Amino acid sequence: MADEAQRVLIRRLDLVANLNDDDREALLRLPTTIKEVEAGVDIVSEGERVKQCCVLIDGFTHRYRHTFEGKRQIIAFHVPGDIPDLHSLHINVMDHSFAATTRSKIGFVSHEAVWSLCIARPNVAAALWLETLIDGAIFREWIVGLGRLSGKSRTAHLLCELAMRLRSVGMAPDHVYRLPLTQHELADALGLTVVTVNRVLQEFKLEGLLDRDRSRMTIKNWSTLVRIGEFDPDYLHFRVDVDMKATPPTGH
Amino acid sequence: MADEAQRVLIRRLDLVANLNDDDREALLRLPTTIKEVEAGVDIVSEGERVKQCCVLIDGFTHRYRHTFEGKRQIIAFHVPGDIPDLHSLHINVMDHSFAATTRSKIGFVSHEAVWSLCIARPNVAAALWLETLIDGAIFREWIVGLGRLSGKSRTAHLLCELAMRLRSVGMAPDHVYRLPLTQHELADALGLTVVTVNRVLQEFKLEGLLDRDRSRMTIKNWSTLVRIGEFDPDYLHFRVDVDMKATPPTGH
DNA sequence: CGCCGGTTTGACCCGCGTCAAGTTGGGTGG
DNA sequence: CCACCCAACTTGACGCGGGTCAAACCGGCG
Repeated sequence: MADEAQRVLIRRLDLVANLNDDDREALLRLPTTIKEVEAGVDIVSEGERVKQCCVLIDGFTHRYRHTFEGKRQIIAFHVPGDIPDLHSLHINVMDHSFAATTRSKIGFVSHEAVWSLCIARPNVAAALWLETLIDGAIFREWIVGLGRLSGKSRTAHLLCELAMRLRSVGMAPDHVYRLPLTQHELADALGLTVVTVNRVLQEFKLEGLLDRDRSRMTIKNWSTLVRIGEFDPDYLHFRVDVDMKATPPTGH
Repeated sequence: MADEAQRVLIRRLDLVANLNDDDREALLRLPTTIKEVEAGVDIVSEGERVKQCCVLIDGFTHRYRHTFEGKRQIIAFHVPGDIPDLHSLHINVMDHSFAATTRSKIGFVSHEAVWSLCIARPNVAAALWLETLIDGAIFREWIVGLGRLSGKSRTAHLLCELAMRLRSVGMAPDHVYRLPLTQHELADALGLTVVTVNRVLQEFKLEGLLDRDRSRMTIKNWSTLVRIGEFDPDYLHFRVDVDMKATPPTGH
C-alpha cells in the first residue's frame, strides 16, 4: 500500500488518456507523501504559494471562494482519483481555497517531481494537461447552469455529475452512492440557499426521482433526472465509456 | 506581415510566461493560415471535431452554448491575442460553439504543428498549458460571480475584466476602449436579460461611473467599479504587471 | 438527557424576468 | 436628400423564483 497514491493516479490517467507501460512505470516511481485531513480543514488557502500538488485517494474535497459579504461559492467538488490542484503546477499562487469536505486521505507530490516527469514522459504531460482541461470543461458546464438553468435543473445536473464521476471510479454502482455533502454545501455550489435546496430535494423525493437516507443517495429515475438537469456526460470526456446514457430508463 | 499570427502569439505568451530566444524562434516558424470571419458566424460549432486551433489577431469572439429551451449562455469573450480554442488540442470534440462577435481576423495552426512544437520546446508547452489554465481561472471567477453576486456586481466585474484584458494588449489606454458588444451579448454572458443589463448600465452612467457612446466605452471611475464588481485582476495572472490597481482613484 | 449541526417548514419580500410598446440612429434604396 | 427599415436600445407594468428571517424538529453524541 506504499504506492497507493501512484496507483490511484495511474488508474485515473488511464481513464482519460492513453498511457503505455513505460509511462505507468515512471508514474509508479513518483515520490509521494500521504496525509489524512480532517473534515472542514483547508488543505490550501487562497493566496498561498504552493510547491506540491495532490491526488485525492479517499474522501471528498471542494474548492471555494468567499465574496466581500462573506457568501461562499463552491467552485468544484472532488472525488477519489481527482487531482484537485494540478493547476498549481503553473499557477503557484492559489486564487481560491481548497478544503476537505469529509475526512480525506491525500497523496502529495512535489511540483519538481511532476515537472521532471513531464519532461521525461510527454505522454504523461499530455495526460495531466488533459486532466486540467477536463477541469475547465466542468467549469464551463457549471457556468451554463448557473447562468441559464433553474435551481431545480442545476440541482439535478449536479447530482447526475457526481453520480457519473463516482461511477467512473467504481463508487456508484447502479445509481447508488454515498454523498456526504450537507445541503448547505450543495447550496453553495449551486448558487442557491439551503432552504431552496431543501425544497428541491424534497420535490425530487416526492416525484420518486431519488431517495436520500442520511448520506446514502439513490437515484431512482436516472433518465428523468438527466432530462431535468439537461445532463450530457460528454463534457467529462472519459475515454472509457462509463456507459450511463444507456441505462435502462426506469421512468415515465 | 506574413508572420502576423506568430507575432501576436509570441507577444501573448511573453505576457504570461518566460520564453527564451530559441522558443520565440520556433514559434515564428509555426505554419499558420490567416482567415477573416464575418460577425455572427460560427468559427467552430458544438460537436465538431477539430484538427487546428487559432489565435485571434483582430476583432472580438465569444464561446457559447444553448440550453434546451434555447437560452444562450456565453462562456467567454476573447480579445486579440487570445487563443480561444487551445483546449481542442487535447479535447478534439467541441463541447460548445465558438463564434465571431465582430468581423475578425484569425490565424489557424494545425494541432500537429503545435504538438511537435510542444515536444521540441517544453518551455512553449508550459506556456500554452498555462494559457489554458488562465482560461480556467477566468471560468472560476465567472462561477463565483454567477453564483453569488448581484447583476450589478457581475456587470461591473465583466467591464473591469475586459478593460484589463484589452489594456494588456494595448487596446485600452486610460480606461477607454472599444466594446463592440450588444447589450444582448452582455446579458447572455452575465446570466441576465437585456432589460436588466440596460438598466444596470444606465445606473452606472447616472452615477458617473462610465460613459458609453456607441461602442466606445469610457470608465470614468475605475476604483468604484472595481469595488462594486469585487474585481481583483490577480486571477488573470499576467506576469508583467499591467498596473491597473494602482490607477489614481478618481471617485468618491 | 441535553446540546448541536443539519434539516424542515412557513410567511413574507425583492431582484430580476417577462411582456409589450415605444424610440433612436445608422444604412439603404429610390 | 429624403423615406423607410431594422437592429439595438429604452421604458413601464406586472409576476415569480428564489432569498430572507425565524421558528421548530430531528438524530447522533458526549
